[in-house]
Amino acid sequence: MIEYNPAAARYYQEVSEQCIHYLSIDGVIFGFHQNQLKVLLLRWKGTEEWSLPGGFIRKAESVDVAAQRIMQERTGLNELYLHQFHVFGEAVRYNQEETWRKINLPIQGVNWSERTISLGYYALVDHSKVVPTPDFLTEECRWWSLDQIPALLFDHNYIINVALASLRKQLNDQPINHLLPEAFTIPELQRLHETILGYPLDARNFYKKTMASGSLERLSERRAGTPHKAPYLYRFNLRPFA
Amino acid sequence: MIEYNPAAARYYQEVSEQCIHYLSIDGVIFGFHQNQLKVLLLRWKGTEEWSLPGGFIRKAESVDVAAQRIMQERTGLNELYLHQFHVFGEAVRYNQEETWRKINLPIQGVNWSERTISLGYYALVDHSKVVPTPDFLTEECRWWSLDQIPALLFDHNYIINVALASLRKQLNDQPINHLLPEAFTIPELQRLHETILGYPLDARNFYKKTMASGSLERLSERRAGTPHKAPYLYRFNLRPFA
DNA sequence: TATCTTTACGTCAAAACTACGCAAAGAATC
DNA sequence: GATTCTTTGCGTAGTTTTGACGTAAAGATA
Repeated sequence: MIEYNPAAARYYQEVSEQCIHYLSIDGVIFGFHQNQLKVLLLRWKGTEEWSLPGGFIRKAESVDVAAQRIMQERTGLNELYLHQFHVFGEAVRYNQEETWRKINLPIQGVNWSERTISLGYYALVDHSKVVPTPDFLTEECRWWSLDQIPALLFDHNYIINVALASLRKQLNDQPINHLLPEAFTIPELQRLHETILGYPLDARNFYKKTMASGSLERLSERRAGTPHKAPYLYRFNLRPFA
Repeated sequence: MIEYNPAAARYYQEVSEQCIHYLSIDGVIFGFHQNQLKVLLLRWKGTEEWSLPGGFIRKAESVDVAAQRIMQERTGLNELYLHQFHVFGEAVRYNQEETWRKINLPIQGVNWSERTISLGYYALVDHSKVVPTPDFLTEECRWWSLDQIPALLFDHNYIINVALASLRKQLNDQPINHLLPEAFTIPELQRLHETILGYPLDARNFYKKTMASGSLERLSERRAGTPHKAPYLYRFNLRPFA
């Protein structure tokens, strides 16, 4: 059994005074590495329990700005690409007592609300640029492959599922390139699409379609070190008519 | 100048005690009548000022349930088709002093928050079934054609624009038929699509595409009273493989 | 009866998507 | 260094989807 947690008590007291009650932000930070889609998770101090990064909105702060702030602190990046994908507003979202016991949260003595409505944001980031950084209540922050995610705290497994479904649906409207480094090969872009969609694509057709979109610019370099034919590098051409 | 409003004071006092602070729901209730897309608006007591219907979430109430409750009270319908389309969370959404003066809201003396984050829902309803019903603070509730909407209170003109843009984008994913009576003609369905999209469609291609979807069932009756050839009535076939 | 508009269905060409062929590039193996 | 293997980069051909438009029958009006 874990003991009383004075740091957490202070944190929640502060949040209770400065932030909006009943409302929180949960962030699904997507990255792409070694042909796998990953999300950034946090391990709570003194436990083996993991959760999504999250936080609260200050009383005079724009919600989008709060989301940026929260995600910036975990990734070390500024100007993240964010998308608000769902509001999790069920009256009972998870077993609160059980969850709070697991992470040793001091419910007593803090003016905190009975339930929380969570605004779900996902971020699309360049995996290689992220410096995973734990927060006040956690001691480890690292990437997890989507298919290896353990049972998370709160309803965070569900939130990740909804985020992924949303990303899948909007795949063609979202600036997916934020998940890749500036220069990348077509096969890399294809693996990304395949991982998000969950099924394989035909390399030849993918190549053709991507080229036809006119939004890619071929660089003169090729990706070295591959066991086979070295593919060209490309980058997104943001202004195809410039 | 309008005087102090004790009824509103009581209402906001009650909301302040029973509902979640800083958070509200705004509802864009879409209907379709005489080939025009309409939204339900409310006129505030003793003023000529109009706004969207809205309300607050009770402390132990699911957000979706709250939205249902709020919209049900204005329409007299239960089981509305609702969709949560955006969170309006800017720190400053409109000129609060000006707005509250217009509708004579008693800011003083009530424990109310400085800003409100609003969850935007749109509803798709059968215009003919709605009984527009004002609420506690308003004295008139009626349909407005989208192209005749006046300057509204708060940021509600903006909210309607975002709702329409969202509906447009998701036109093919949303159960648009909720905007029509049970039986309708293909041209009526076409007008609905045209009104949402904002541009005309070719009747012959629309017919073909709609038929090909397999989700319509032709009834034996035709729509009488038209000045020209009487079109068949159709209804949505919810279980095309049953 | 003639005229006019609209529905209900058809035709045809352009565009998009899909399956698949194949040569050249590069690494590993013989 | 030749052979084998996989992968890239580009091509072809068939199918499906989309879009422009033709038209006969229905129903009201002149």
